[in-house]
Amino acid sequence: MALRFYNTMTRNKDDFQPIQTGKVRMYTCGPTVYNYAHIGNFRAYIFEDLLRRYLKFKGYQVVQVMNITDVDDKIIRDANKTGKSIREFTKSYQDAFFEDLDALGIERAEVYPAATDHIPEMVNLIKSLLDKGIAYRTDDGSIYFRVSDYPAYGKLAHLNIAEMQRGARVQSDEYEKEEIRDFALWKGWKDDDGPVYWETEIGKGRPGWHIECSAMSSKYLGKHFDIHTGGVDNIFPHHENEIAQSEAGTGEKFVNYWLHCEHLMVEGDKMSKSAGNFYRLRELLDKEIDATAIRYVLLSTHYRQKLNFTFDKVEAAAKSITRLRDFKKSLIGNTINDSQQIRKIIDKYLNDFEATLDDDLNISGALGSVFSCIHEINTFRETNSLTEDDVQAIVEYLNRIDSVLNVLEVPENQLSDEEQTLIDARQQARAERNWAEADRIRDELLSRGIILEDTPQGTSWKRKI
RNA sequence: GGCGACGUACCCAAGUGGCUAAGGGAGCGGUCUGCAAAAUCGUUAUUCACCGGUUCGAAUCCGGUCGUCGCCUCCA
Repeated sequence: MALRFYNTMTRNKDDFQPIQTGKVRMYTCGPTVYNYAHIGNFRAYIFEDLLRRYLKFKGYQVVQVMNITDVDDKIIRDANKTGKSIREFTKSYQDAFFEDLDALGIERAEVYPAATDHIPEMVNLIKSLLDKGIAYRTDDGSIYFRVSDYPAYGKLAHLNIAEMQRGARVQSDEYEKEEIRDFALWKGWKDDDGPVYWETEIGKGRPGWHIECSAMSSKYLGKHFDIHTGGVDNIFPHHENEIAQSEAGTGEKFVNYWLHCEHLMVEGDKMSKSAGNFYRLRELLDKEIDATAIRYVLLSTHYRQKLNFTFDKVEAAAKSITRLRDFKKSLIGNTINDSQQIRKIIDKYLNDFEATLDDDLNISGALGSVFSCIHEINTFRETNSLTEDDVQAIVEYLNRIDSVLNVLEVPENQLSDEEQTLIDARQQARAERNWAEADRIRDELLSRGIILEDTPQGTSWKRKI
């Protein structure tokens, strides 16, 4: 089966065909670095990580660009409040963002362009829109995109903009524009902006929000590229406006496939910074919640489904991960002969894994096939022993699926001297058949998050996640 | 007001016209174990919000009802 994605533009699952054979160029909307990101934001980045990893699994070379928005209204407001320059102000949040990506096992994109490093590119694009007469200036030095000059406006969001309620929300009117639906390409400097401005050929001011994505995507991916992603709330107006700017500016088609990720909910409501009902990743990590378990929760529900975040799910995820890891750990081969049966099982389930993910990244189905595979191997093991070749084949299979899932690797950790001493003492107690003492030590270690497992090969330990 | 999504077991969640309705968590029963834990095996929905229709056949298509949520404004 061919790889296909649900394309917001066509509202259909379209077969995926890259522009250039074997290579995928994608742009993923990134963070606005004015605060720490919450796990709703990370749901989108995890979805993009899945997309990226799966494209690589399929053998594509991937070039991913993720923007860092380091100038916007909120950044200016908050930076000016603290008296810092916006660069100083955003630096720590940007660093935190990358730390969080690492914690969640999100693979790095090829390029993370910052908006403030690309003012000339944006100015050039705005100039060309002015030259074409699609953009206009207002008295306050701002520049707007004239939506009425771009008839295709609304094709992504499927909104009939002309029919939209006018004046339902009359803007605070800091800027004047011809029509309410026109949007800012460039915002002329005003007092509130303080030290934040650029002196450019198109005047003194700063870029509008949407223009950075148009300018930076074309710089790093070309005017026409394969995939553009973001959260569903970006469909309108952000992506609609990007299309308008880019296609009006270049006269070429902008993007082939638009993929949008649904929201994360908390107790049934959308989680967002403005609603105040959000969890920051680092708050959860500070509570000793395992990062991989959070990754699993965010990953394991299909990206176009709303996902209600609960701690029950985190717990269930931790157990699922433990089961996968324990299975891998339990693989021991006894003889060297190859058994065709294991190869057959693996081939079947690896095919399933790929076929389900091919269908618009059906991760739940793919995970289902992984667990079914494990189950079938375990059943086989009940009455047969695995050979070394079997074990090698299974490990290869697990590594292959984990190149997409990235949950199997156990973080490096070691026992403290004290913990090791306790384990030794328990061994001693067991040898003396002092079960009461052995059980007491086992309970004590458990309360420290260490689980002991007594097996015929001896006692092993692992950290609870 | 306009546009759209969703409602599957105790919880989560696949499946979108036809084999016994995936899989995970939880519960229960067995194996293992000094006992546990972990692991593992088995088991848990005649039924897919409700009502009607199309069809030889529907969780899956169509119409309606109820409920939940999102977008139309900064947002992943």
